[in-house]
Amino acid sequence: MSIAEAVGAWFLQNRRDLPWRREGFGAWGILVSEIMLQQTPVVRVIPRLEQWLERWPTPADLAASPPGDAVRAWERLGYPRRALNLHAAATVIAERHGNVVPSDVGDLLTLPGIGDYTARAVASFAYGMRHPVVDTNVRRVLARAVAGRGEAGPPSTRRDLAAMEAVLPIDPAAAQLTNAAVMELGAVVCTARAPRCDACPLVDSCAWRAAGYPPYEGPKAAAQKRFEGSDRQVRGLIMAELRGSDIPVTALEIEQLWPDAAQRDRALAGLIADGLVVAGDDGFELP
DNA sequence: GACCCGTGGAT
DNA sequence: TATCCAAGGGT
Repeated sequence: MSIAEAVGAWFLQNRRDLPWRREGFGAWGILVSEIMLQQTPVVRVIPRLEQWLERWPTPADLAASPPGDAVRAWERLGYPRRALNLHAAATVIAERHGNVVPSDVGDLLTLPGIGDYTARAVASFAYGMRHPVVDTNVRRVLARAVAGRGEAGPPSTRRDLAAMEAVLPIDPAAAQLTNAAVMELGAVVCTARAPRCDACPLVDSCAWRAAGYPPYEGPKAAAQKRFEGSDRQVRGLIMAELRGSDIPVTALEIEQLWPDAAQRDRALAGLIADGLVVAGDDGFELP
């Protein structure tokens, strides 16, 4: 049995009941979910997604609101530029695509905040187009089951897409199922820390297992920088202050948020440059 | 390719 | 407590 067949059969029996997998969940909802899921766990996305789609059922609805409303509704999902990008993407979809999320990967890739993963995820999951979908879960599953390595190592779009393509069935519907199934396997069984090989449909064919689980030795991804004391933390504090205020936040109020003036000014300038903060006569506010 | 960008739970 | 990790993308 092929990897696609084994993982697909497992998926049909074990998949989680997630909102974006519901029958009739539209392309817009899938696009919003994919943006929210970028580097953000499923459990934190679900409630925010449902509120978002209730308020903005189509791209044009979102485009009709100020971008700051999107940033505010994003709340604490993190990486608020995703909210800004999603608003910008919705505007393009409303104005140039007839308020319909594109199904073409090339079109999707031109939208802000949509990269190699998200473009193919939308094309595959929302429209059934046959494309390899590669996220961190897929990379890990293929590294182990196929390449026999414990970790995927640094990403390479070309190599990663080719690796998944080699596993993908020809039939588009089967390919869509395989994409979802391999992702799901990586998310709940072939996990980064403690893989549950006893529950894995690939246990008998896994190259990493067959090799005796050799430790990973290749190049390691750069370690994530410390968050405490970082510019990220300062940006987060400023954004939280702006989200929580209906009126412009004064320079004095921002000064109270962080003692280091140089770092504070750098963070604020960065937020303004990113379009997440607008400087006005009365202070600083969301766009 | 390296680095930056939030937030919070698990280990 | 410190580090890891989470359906990535932009520069």
